[in-house]
Amino acid sequence: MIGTVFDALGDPVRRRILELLGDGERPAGAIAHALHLQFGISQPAASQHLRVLRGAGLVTVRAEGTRRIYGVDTAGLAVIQDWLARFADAFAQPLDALETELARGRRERRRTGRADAARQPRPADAPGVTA
Amino acid sequence: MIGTVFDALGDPVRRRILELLGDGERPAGAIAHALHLQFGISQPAASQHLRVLRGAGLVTVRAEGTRRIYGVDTAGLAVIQDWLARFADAFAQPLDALETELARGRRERRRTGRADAARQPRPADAPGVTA
DNA sequence: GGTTAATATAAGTCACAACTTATTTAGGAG
DNA sequence: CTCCTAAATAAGTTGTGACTTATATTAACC
Repeated sequence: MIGTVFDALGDPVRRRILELLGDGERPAGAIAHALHLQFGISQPAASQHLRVLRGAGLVTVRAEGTRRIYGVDTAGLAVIQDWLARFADAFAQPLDALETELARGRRERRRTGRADAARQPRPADAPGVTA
Repeated sequence: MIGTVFDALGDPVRRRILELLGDGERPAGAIAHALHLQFGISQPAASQHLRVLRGAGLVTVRAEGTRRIYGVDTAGLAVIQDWLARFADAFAQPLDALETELARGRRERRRTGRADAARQPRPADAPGVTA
């Protein structure tokens, strides 16, 4: 799960999509158009990126007629925040405890559902590991 | 810069390295050994991962005799924190303003140096974009 | 000096992910 | 029903990044 999220954010196009959605919901077409202008990629490419973001729980979709309206899903973002919290003390800051507490509260509040996701191509993978 | 950071964290092995370093500094050899056990990869592979993490400002290195002691560099982590702050209001949480403020303070306090970094393989790339 | 140990770099291989074009699915309008 | 538009899926190509083995660097020790 955490792997899926970071994997999704590893791509600049997908980060750009999230930034666009950060300004408000948008139909897939508008996203595809913006990406075509900025990266020169096609509609299917945009659609595939959106699929990855969906699988990572980083965007929400809502059908509206033939349009698919996308928005930011904080569930995925919270996963990152939680992961960063591991290093809270490395930040060596007085208020870190509070920051960690924020992440904890968020974790409880998080949505549930969602299927989809991930293959894990790499060979071995001992227990108790992030991935 | 942000691209380099997310790119680095996109790999489970590199995330695992950071988690290891989160428990305290370690020489490259110890890291390579742990990765060999958990992922079955070689010493050069580990070294290459460390190079990527260095380029992203996610780890610090210090020579000690023939050993290279690695540690977490909060500079890289702060980049993520800052990026997440874009979506602070999406979290729709009362304390978000505070959380954002934490990121801001951290930004000021950040170390300077470091060269290295990134190619940008994708074709077009309009101005004002994350990557 | 030579030898061993710790790490980094070089060079080459291969799987995969990010694209492409073509097609399918599905909803609204005439 | 047919036609158009919006979006997703299918199938195929290709660049690149994560590996490999082999070698170079650098420091310590004898």
